[in-house]
Amino acid sequence: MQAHRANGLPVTIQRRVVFEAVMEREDHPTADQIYEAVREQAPQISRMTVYRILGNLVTLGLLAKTSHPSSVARFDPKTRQHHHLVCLNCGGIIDLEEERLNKIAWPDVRSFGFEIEDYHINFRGRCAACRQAVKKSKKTRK
Amino acid sequence: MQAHRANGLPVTIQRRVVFEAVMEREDHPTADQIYEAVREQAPQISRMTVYRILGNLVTLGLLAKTSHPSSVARFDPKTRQHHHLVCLNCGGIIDLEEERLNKIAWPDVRSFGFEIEDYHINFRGRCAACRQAVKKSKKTRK
DNA sequence: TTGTATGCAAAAGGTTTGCAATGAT
DNA sequence: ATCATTGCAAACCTTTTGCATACAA
Repeated sequence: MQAHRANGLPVTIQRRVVFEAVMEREDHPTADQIYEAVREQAPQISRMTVYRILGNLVTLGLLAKTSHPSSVARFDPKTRQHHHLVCLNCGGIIDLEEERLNKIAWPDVRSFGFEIEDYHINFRGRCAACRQAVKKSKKTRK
Repeated sequence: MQAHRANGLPVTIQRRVVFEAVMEREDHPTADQIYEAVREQAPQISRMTVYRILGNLVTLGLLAKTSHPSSVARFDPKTRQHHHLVCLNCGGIIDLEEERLNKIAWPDVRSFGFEIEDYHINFRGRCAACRQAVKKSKKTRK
């Protein structure tokens, strides 16, 4: 909220509620999931407002859109550098913080004229739940 | 096309054309961009067919959906491990192949029950064109 | 009081689905 | 001849936009 005041933006109930809802979550929710979560505290809130506020928070740099092969936007309140475990089966995202992974030497991309700001690593594979499901279905199939 | 035959799937004109169009591109096109490109060779093709064929190719493992913060699916015909430069301004993606980046030791994720298959790194920053544009607008502003 | 945020409605992508007709094997 | 694929239309889901009203400063 300080961030809003710092930018001269009014602090509304909706902004407060959306902000708190998204910041406390670690499961990289979609805009719609935030909407559903927030309706408990602010039943009159509209879906559009949630989309707009999330967009604002991204612009202010308090929130990041995660890269994900699916076509729905997912939001991540963690601003410091970290990495992701992405499940190829269910699409779930798990945060991964490991100092060693933050220390990779940047490649030389001068030939592209590209200027690197930061990076993150996506490790792809199968999460615990999906591995269980596969095991079970194999058993049943026999 | 061998992949289609190997899976017992008919080889249609549409499949051939879409397959060839997407495989020869390095710019990570969207489904719609493929549709436009393909219409030159097969004007009667429908957009839905292109979507369906691209989906099939992903399922067959011949094509990958790239992770991207925007909400449109982009396709990448490169199957071997590689990494990406993602422009934060225009959303453009540049392929990056550097052996060193393929040799990062996988983190220990046994505590999550997660099984890693592979990984890729997204370097985020500004591409050459967007850096030029920023420079120019700064000049003009003064 | 002033100006921005909100809510509503409606539209705009991008993508998926159901079904009859077409086409590959 | 058989069965999957295609094309069409329409639906669907997520997200964006325009404008009058409500609200924070």
